[in-house]
Amino acid sequence: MARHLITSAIPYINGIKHLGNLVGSQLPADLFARYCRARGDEVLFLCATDEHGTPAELAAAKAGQPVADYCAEMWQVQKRLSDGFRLSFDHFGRSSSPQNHRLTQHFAKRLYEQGLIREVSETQMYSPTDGRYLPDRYIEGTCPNCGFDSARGDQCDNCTKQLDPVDLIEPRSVISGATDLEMRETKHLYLCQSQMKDELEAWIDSKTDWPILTTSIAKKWLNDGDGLRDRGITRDLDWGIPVKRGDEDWPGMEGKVFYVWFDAPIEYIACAKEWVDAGKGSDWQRWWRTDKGASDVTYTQFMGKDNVPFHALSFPATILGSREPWKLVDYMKSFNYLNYDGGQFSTSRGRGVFMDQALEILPADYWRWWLLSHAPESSDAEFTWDNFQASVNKDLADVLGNFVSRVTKFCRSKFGEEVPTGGTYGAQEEALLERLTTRIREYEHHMQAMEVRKSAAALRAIWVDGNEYLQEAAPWSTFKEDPERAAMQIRLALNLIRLYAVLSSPFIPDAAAAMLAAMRTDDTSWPDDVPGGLDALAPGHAFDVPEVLFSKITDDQREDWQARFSGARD
RNA sequence: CGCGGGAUGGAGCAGUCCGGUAGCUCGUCAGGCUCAUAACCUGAAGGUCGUAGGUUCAAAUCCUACUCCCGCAACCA
Repeated sequence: MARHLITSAIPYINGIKHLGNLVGSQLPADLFARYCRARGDEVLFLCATDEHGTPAELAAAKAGQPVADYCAEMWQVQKRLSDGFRLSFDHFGRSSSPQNHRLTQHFAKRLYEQGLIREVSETQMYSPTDGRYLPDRYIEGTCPNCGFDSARGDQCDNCTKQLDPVDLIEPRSVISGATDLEMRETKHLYLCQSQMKDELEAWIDSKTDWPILTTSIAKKWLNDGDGLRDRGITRDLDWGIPVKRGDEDWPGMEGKVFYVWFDAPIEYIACAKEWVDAGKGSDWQRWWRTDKGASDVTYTQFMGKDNVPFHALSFPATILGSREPWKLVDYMKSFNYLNYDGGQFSTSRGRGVFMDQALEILPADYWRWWLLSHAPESSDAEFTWDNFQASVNKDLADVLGNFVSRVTKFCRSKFGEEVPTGGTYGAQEEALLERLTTRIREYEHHMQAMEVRKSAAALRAIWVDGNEYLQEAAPWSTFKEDPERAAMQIRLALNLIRLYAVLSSPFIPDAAAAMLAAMRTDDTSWPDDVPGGLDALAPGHAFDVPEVLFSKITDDQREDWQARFSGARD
């Protein structure tokens, strides 16, 4: 039995995520996890919230809450929404967990002992009014180059020139507007990634089967300019993991915390320990330590393209640099961006559909199907209401939902609500079995390769086969001269419903469950043998005619939603 | 010359690595069926593959130059 460790990029704690965030990592990761489980593999699927950093502190301040309370509350919100979208995490952790504190401090100690951490003294902007150091993008001022008055500390948005906050004319705090900024000398720790460049490059080069999007971004960072640069891994903030070497204090680092991008990926590991501590599992090292049983684990990460550098370089540098036998990622699946109706999703302007709103207007399966069947794999993709309405109505309602409806209703009217008896397969049925076998193998192939769109297309083709078969077999005609034959045909069709439920469950778990419930079966066995898989419902087995599986999106609804989600969040 | 991705019938995509009569879904048009959520099935029309050159018997697919769109550009997450 294969063992799969699967992680989705961990969403930032600050606010509710939009559909673009969802389709970029969590949703495809869930698809893959569900598929692996359905095939009988052993799966550990982990996700968490990424809770540290300046934006969390600011959001908490805005909400008038202590940052710890704010994060705890937002974790609940995100947990509820991920449940709503049926994301089947084995554990949904928090990067602020005690487990992650300990592990992050452990890695820091190991890296220090390996000579991979150095101290750097630098000057940073401090705002006495705000009582904090200000990262580059929280400082604005007049650009010394072009005179633009809202240049950010790191770059001028007007002339695109790279800047140093020190050079800004009349710098001010973005947070408070305070202008009494001062330069302060402060010490920070840097991870010496540059020392590991060759090792990382060799590792990346060995990954010939990774998506081009992933490797090209990684190689760019390895070779751009002077090559891979060392990276600051500490910050002058209150909220975060205190800088320590294991349990020991770190002289000179008092009051500082680790940078979020240092501790966030480590949460992938800590989350497994949280999973055990929560009583859901018994041995987390079996998934993460190659010396403790993880050598047969296949580890797959899912993320948006903006996360690739951290997953392909920084995190592996942390793991490799520890010189401990931690499991490295085997396959990295990255996604482009999903745009919204001619522009970008915008959290700040409330443009686009957010996870909570999506669930208010339609069941999760509608979103899951559209998002996955249009996943931005080869390039950026775009959500439009026209496309959404057309795809969902056609694929889910007309092709799949209607198939279930016509089969069950026909059977009820001619044979009653149980699987009819009699008849044997003829040439049409043999041909169908052959076609289905080919298509199901193709579907499995795409799923295994994590080709999300192609998997969706293959699944849809399997649904269409059912309608084609019915048209050809025409049980409504057969019934008149040869009822036994019609019985066989409709028995096969009822079994197709169960088969479709099993095959479709990774994409549309709720509808799949409804289909199985209607067939009154909990037989979810995967059709390794297709003919056998179509014998699961025996003659005489009772079933129910289900409610409409997917009701269609009307033009009125579409127009209404189009207007509602075009701007300011309601 | 900062880096990467994309450009294929009305829309969304596959095919490009390993050149050989351009494929899928939707939409449109026509036909069929009547079991079904005015659903389903069949067929047809519609593209010469961003632009300009080149290599080749043959290019969407290889090479060169250019154009447009998107993202990234590290102490933001």
